[in-house]
Amino acid sequence: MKIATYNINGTNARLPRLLEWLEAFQPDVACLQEIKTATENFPVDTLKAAGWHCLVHGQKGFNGVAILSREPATETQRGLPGDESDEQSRYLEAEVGGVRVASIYLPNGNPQPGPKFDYKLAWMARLEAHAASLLGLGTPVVLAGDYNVIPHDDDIWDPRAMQDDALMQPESRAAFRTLLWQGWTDAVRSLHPRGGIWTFWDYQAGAWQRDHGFRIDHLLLSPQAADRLLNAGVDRDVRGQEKASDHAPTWVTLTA
DNA sequence: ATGCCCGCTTACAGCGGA
Repeated sequence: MKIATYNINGTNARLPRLLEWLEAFQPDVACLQEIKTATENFPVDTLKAAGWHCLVHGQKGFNGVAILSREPATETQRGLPGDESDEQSRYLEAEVGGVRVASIYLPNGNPQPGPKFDYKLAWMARLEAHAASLLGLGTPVVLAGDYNVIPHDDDIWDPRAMQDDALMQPESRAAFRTLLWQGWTDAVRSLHPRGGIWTFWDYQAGAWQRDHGFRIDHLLLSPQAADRLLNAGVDRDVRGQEKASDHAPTWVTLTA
């Protein structure tokens, strides 16, 4: 079973690339972020014609997450619990093929310090609470998405380049570690423990050509999912295509 | 120190992204 996460940075701009990638890499489940479209405008008919079931939690212009799957999925959570006043579409969760899968778009948090960074940390605290409840299921769970956290200094080409950025502040990293300490496995890290794996390359300053990237797209596995972990990686070449997203698809394979 | 590039919007400039 292949589960992928892909921040597509806009559905309208990325649909051809998305369809090509789905056809070429054939994930069983694809968690999408930054669909940047209202739920009713997501191209479910086009994707259905290509053989994909869609669950969509959209938002006009910004944010928005979706879960595509070859087999039908049952939605289990729409929006991250813990703050009824939060109107940003950043969390969607479903049961598919016996695995609980979440599509997460964690707030960026820049500039820091400031209200956006406060929102990021508050959002991470809510995610910790919900993640703890998911661990209580005692079943395979995959929390897949754009976490907007660079966990270690070897998850970026040069830590000095982003040292003041919200993505690698001590508070952001501590909140990510708190998740791991609950019992989650960072799948890519567990198979590439020396770092040096990137999932994002900025559009600016020739970052792709210079391989100036970092790792912010993660798949966290519950113990019952980690027991089934076969492989994990990044579809890097997708980033080098014309009209690419600034993120590359990141994935795990689990035993059937 | 800032912006670079990109996608979005009752758009043609400004915001958000990372």
